[in-house]
Amino acid sequence: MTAGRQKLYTPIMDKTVHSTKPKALAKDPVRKKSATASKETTRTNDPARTMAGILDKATQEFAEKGLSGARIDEIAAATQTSKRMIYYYFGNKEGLYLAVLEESYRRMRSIEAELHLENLPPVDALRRLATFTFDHHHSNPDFVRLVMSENMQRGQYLAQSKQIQQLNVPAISAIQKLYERGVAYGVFRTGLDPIDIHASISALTFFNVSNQHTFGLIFKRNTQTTAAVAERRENVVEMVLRFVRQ
Amino acid sequence: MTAGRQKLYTPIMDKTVHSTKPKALAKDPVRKKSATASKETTRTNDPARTMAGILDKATQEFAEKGLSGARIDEIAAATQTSKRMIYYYFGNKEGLYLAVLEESYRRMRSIEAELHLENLPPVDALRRLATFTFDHHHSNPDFVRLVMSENMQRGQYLAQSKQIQQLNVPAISAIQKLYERGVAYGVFRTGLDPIDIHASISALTFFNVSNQHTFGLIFKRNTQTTAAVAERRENVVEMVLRFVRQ
DNA sequence: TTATGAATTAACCATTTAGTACATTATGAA
DNA sequence: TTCATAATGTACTAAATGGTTAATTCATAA
Repeated sequence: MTAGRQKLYTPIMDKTVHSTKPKALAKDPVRKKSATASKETTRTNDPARTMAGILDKATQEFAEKGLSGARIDEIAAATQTSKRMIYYYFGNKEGLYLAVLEESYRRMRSIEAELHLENLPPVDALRRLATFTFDHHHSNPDFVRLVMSENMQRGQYLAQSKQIQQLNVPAISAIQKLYERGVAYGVFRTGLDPIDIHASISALTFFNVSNQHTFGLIFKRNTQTTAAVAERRENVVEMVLRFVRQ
Repeated sequence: MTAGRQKLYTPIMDKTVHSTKPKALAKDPVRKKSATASKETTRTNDPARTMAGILDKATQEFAEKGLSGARIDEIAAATQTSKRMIYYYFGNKEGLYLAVLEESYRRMRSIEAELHLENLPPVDALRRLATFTFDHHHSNPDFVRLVMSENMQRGQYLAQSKQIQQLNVPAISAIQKLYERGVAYGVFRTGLDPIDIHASISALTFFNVSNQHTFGLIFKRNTQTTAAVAERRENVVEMVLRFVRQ
């Protein structure tokens, strides 16, 4: 409301800060001071590190408790910086949540890019894709929980981010090409929908992480032991292959 | 703290109210007054209806927003009664949440009981089980969301309810018998774990509801149209059959 | 070197929200 | 009819929590 200081953080609010690299981050200040033992004494301006630190702790908090369960004060306490800086860089709680969501998706997809399915025979490629996706979900429970949380909110934040939605185009075309190759080779049956196959792979691998607690309690099993995970992965991969194969 | 009125709701707190039918409910007061047009004028004591009304609205609220996102005031406003009664019958927010969870699981399992898989040939029985589970999840999104929410909380409330955990024993034995029959008939391959099969069925059917929003956004598809649901269901069933069949 | 905006600190505030105190009325048993 | 207790209504409170005010320090372009 008070016009005077609105200027201070308004430019940061205008969707550029958490959707693209902010000015300060682009400049990449080389942090001269921090080398010269000016630790407790002087304040070091390092916006890149400040933001990264906030994002990191915020990711943990949101993944753990969801949007409504997360506490800004908790996040602030976990960082090296203060609550004020969260609002300075991310505007509000929702802005921070969206930034976390975007960063998490970005990181996940960038890892995925290194699969190189093109060089493998279709069956091997599909096996590799399923195996990789399984391990991917298994070793990134925070990402899984963020997606769960986002689905609890009916995807209303993901809907705001064109950026995330575009990140997934490569993933689609990868499985599409893979499937078409398999059909051409005569090893996959025809008439299947690549996205439907992807849905099955995601469902089987995601569920194993997302629903581990209720499932474990009801069936009195620890689904996350090394042995259980390995066995489950084999069955998931087998299931996918049997579905697609000729 | 004040010992004087602690008596008022302490007996209700002692885990009997929301875990078994409370005294008032057991008595089943036939509600004579309500027939004689004593509407706005006199208060009608009807604990059974009061509790049921609270549970109903609370289910909606918790399913929609999860435990931390749900608001007791919102629930109270949606009921015919007051916030005071929520605390009177359920002690606190967590008690209400647990009651909702228990009631939801109970309702789900009781519907499941009418499947009668024993009378069908194994393949048909498995097809029916998968189809039914798919439809079950699809037409009970509130239940799915409660389970999602509970998994976000690492199953800590489900863990408190031995009651729910026992509800699932029949479900396990049903699929186990079914699978053994199929093996005996020579139509199912050996060496599979019935609970693992159940995990796959759950994963494929649950995911289609739970992750519909993120999935739909990323792949630019409405997964909930009649056509999409029907197609997906067919693929899910096919996938399960192909996995288990000889 | 210095002016200017970016980055940061510390204290503060308004609202929301779970939970309660206290008074009152209905109900069924004796 | 009375009486004990269960059920309910009204108003309130303390704490948590998202967000802000205002003052200050750092970094750097001119």
